[in-house]
Amino acid sequence: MTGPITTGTDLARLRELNSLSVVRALRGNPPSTVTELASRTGLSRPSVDLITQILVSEGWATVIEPTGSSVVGRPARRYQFNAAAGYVIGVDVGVHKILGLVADLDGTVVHTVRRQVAPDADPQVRLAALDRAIADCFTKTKLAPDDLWALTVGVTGPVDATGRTTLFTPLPGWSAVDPVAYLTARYPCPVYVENDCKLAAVAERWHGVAQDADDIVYVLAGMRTGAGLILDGTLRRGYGGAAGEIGALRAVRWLTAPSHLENCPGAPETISPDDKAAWVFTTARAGNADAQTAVRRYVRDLAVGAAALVLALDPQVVVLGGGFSRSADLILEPLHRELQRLCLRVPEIRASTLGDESVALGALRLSLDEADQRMLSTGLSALSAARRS
Amino acid sequence: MTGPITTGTDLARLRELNSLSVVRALRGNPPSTVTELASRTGLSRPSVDLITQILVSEGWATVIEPTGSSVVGRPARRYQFNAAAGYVIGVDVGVHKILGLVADLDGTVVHTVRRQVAPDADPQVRLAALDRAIADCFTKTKLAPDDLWALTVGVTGPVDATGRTTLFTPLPGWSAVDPVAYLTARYPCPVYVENDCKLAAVAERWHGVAQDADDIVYVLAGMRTGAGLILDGTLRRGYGGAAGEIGALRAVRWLTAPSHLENCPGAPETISPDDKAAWVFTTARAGNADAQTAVRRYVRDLAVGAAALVLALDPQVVVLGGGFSRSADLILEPLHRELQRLCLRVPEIRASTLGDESVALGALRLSLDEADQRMLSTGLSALSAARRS
DNA sequence: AGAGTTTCGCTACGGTCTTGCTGAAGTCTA
DNA sequence: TAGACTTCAGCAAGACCGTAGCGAAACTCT
Repeated sequence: MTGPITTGTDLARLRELNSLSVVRALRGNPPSTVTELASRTGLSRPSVDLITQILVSEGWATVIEPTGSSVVGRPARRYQFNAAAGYVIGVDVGVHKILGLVADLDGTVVHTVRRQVAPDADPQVRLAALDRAIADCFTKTKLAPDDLWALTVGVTGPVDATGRTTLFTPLPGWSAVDPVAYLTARYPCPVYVENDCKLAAVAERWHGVAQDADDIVYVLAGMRTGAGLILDGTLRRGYGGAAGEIGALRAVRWLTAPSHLENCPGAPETISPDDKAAWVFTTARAGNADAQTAVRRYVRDLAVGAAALVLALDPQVVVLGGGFSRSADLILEPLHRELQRLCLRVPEIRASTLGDESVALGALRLSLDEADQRMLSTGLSALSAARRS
Repeated sequence: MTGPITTGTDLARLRELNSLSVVRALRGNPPSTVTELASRTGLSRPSVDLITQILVSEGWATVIEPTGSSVVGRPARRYQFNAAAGYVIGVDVGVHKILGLVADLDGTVVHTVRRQVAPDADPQVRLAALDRAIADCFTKTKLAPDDLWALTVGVTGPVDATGRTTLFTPLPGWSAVDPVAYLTARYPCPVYVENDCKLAAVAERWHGVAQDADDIVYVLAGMRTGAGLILDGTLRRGYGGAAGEIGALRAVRWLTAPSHLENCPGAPETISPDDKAAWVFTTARAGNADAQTAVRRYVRDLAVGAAALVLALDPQVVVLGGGFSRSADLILEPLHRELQRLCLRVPEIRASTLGDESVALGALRLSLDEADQRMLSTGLSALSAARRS
């Protein structure tokens, strides 16, 4: 109650806020004239003019001198956000694969790395593969170490505040490693480690099927089952980073739900357990009764946990993601029926369309958020630098 | 992406922000000198001086001229937030009672009304009783209608955005009434209706046992069982206002959990069902095996829903409220054991100490939040008024 | 080539915050 | 009791920011 109040706003901070406002008006838009920016930000033209000049001199924006344009009147100089001022990386460290994405500050992906990893690989082997994937990102895009502004890695299992997965993880031996420490020693930028379901949820809100929603329950349906929560537009981690782990409750049959698919009678013994689910779905689609029963039982078990999350949070949208979301045509409708039976108010249910890149995309988004933070703080230095000149 | 950006900050808004900052530095603190306010807000003394003068001229603050002080140096004039500039009301409309609280803008309760209502009362009777309770608040405190800045009412059952409880409520006939429309027609101030568990959760964070926590699961344990969620310091309503209604899931035995206490063998038939729980708790405390079994079974059922919420949200604290929280000595320890069995990470569990005023207190807090909003918007008019003089 | 239109660059003006200084009102000490 | 010391109140100057408005420049259309 008696603590200091940080809202002490002076003129420098006002300038900072307005600079940020201009940057936001630049980003994600085509090259803009000063007048356009002024109307978008609500600021006056001279203010925007001054700010853009500072932004250009600091390397945040580039000028596009007018070419022969088609409109009447003097053609306006156009400014563009300099997305190449920095780059970010998002990596998905899965059981079978490592997928890395490099993007510029606009979020445009400029490089993709995909590597296979043995499911039973040692943590050291997996870390080394991760390291090589990141190194590949650097060499292929000709990045200097200082060009990387943030690095986010997605792993399976609840991640605590320090980036470790001490409670539980299906990655063998991973609970003993400290990936944040490993990576911060190698790369001179902020490093984050986050749970894969949470990242996939972030991706769905960024570029997926839930861009319009602020309250989202993301359900990862695959050989593992998990959940990620977005409430009020921001990712919920929970006090210990274990939010969404409803599957740990025995009454919720998420741990054993995929076994209905794996143990479906009639499946050929020759195919691997991982491919068995795909076989069940295609066979069920063809009309096989055993396969349809297996799917029904799977959805019934999946729905219990989903219903618990829906009742607890009352989201706007439930997003079905993970490997099984490719068979959403078989899952969505019975899942909706089950939720109608179990819940008070049934939210919209949508199937993910991001495929297996969702976790890496979410990691990218988190890295971009970190980059935004950095832009905000260095925007202040840009101000004071301009003041001296 | 191309929408207008609202962060266009000009000098008037800066002044507004700083005025608000000074108001916040005044509120909840003892009468303060200008120097103290300057250090608290981070602004300079002349700025604070100017703003306080405006605040005093607008009636937001009062001056305390220095009396003979004990410190060295010239004694400072002190400013105090004028909490009597407005009042707010919070009401708990329960099954058995209606409890109303009146408070000034500092949140200091100046009047309390308590009325009994028959559990089976018609909605019209209940509304009329609510109306009389509010009228009593006005007459006893000699308030003018314009002195009331906000009115919040807590009811049982999930409340939608319009303040109605169409999904479900134990108040007979209440799902058909529109309390917001009823009250806005009578009182010239914003009116809010909110779920009782959510309000109780807010109260625990405001004046209760969870003041230090930002992520709270509040469990109402009484003849009814419910939950309220606070995440990141703000109340979670859910997209349709039905967040926390985990009790609707049949696998969670919250609906039937209290029956273990009601149907405890050995209880005298003469006492009412409502008092039976109290009898069971006292008897269990005395060592009766049947009563202890009933309590154990009750806690086991209570824990399933609590575990679902804990696993879903990973809160910092679980607060046990409701009528049964008076018997927390019997509940807390077995509840902790059960959660340890069911959850990945067990949060702290604390028992509420607010008694049966928690819902009304939470309603008061929501009214105060609305009052803060109004202060922010009228603070702008105070600025422009001062500019003209 | 001239008129019309739109943008750019520049200057003046009003508002806000900070810094620095002077006088005022107390307390402490000799 | 008088002087020194401390702290507060008020004023003035300076710096900074955003807004308003004007003339000049550049391009298109007739």
